[in-house]
Amino acid sequence: MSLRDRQRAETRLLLQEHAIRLFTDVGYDATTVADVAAAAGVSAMTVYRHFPTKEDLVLYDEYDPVTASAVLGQPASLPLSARIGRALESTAALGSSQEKAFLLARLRLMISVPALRARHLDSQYATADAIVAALCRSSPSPDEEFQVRATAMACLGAAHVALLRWAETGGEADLAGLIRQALTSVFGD
Amino acid sequence: MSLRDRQRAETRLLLQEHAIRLFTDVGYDATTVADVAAAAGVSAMTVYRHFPTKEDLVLYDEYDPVTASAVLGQPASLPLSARIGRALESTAALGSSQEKAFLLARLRLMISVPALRARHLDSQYATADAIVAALCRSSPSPDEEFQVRATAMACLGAAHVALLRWAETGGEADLAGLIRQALTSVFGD
DNA sequence: CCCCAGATGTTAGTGACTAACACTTTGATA
DNA sequence: TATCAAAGTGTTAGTCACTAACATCTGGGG
Repeated sequence: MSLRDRQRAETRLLLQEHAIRLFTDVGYDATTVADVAAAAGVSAMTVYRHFPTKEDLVLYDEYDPVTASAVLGQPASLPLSARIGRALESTAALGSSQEKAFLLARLRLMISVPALRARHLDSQYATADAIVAALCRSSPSPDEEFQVRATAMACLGAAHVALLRWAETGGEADLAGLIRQALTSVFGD
Repeated sequence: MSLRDRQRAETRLLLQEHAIRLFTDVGYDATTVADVAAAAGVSAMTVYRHFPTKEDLVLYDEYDPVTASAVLGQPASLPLSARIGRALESTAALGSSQEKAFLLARLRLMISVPALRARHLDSQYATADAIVAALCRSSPSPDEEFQVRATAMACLGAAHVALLRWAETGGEADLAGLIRQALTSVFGD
């Protein structure tokens, strides 16, 4: 990793941190992209060079591909919903408490700001795509694809409710446990 | 219903029809709100007085409250997922072929335009709220609310996949049947 | 050491959306 | 029927997210 790459990653994280802080303290709509840029000591244009839209300052993370590979890691003997559900649980293992606080702040914004909530839900759609691609690689039957996608979206919908609940508890609850609980509510077992 | 109300509804429908036509033919991003206003013979400001945002020109409909009441109409003896699922099926009964074509055009936009897709998914969130409110009115246990919401979001996620599939078939397939099929994929039975 | 590519800043522009004001039409009431 | 408040509409001016084009500087490979 070159110096340039490191500087780029640094700037991006700096921008994201200032953005979350300002959005949380001042309000999302009340904070302009220029404000975020000024706080980070760069020009507004630089923000757009790192994040395609203002919303992505909150939404950007790297979890999506992880989920798809976690699905493939589950034993194929399990029913489809269990394979996807357990993969989602396993993805919920969190890192340091600092990471947790940052994720929680972002999540609160995603819940309270309509535009962010919408885009966050849409990212489920991308995740479902990844799961379908992972599971249907060998057998491209449109009918099976339909079933896998329906199951994936159902699991993701339930998991999303668990995420909301986790945010409500201020990050105190066990996220993986909540996901399991939500999935159990839906599927029984 | 007064003359004023009728005129207001007329103008709103006129705006929506011109918007869908222009968005479909010219493209969503390539069509400005001013273009829609001009096509309908009103000023841009009038558009915003009828629709809060450009996106709502596509998204607006009246189906949401219907779903919630349909859930209440299902026999309480059924498991939760079946009650919600059958209610969604029953809501899918469509009217005239003209209505169907209009819905199909709107749906195609909601699928292809990212911002619309996101907001459409977010409307599921509102529907889930309505279902939770309808089913948890008497017993405000947060735990039961959690379960109902998780189940509702799972059913809605699956139904959404059915809606996408229906659009793919150009509206030829039986929508209620597709929803049933999606729900069966998820829940078995 | 040099030169190119990538990162940044500046400027000017488009378009969604809001606020404020003036004008007209509608519908209920005196 | 005359009147007046309320609601709908147009106009203007403004903010802000986002884009394109151009100039500048800096890091890294030759």
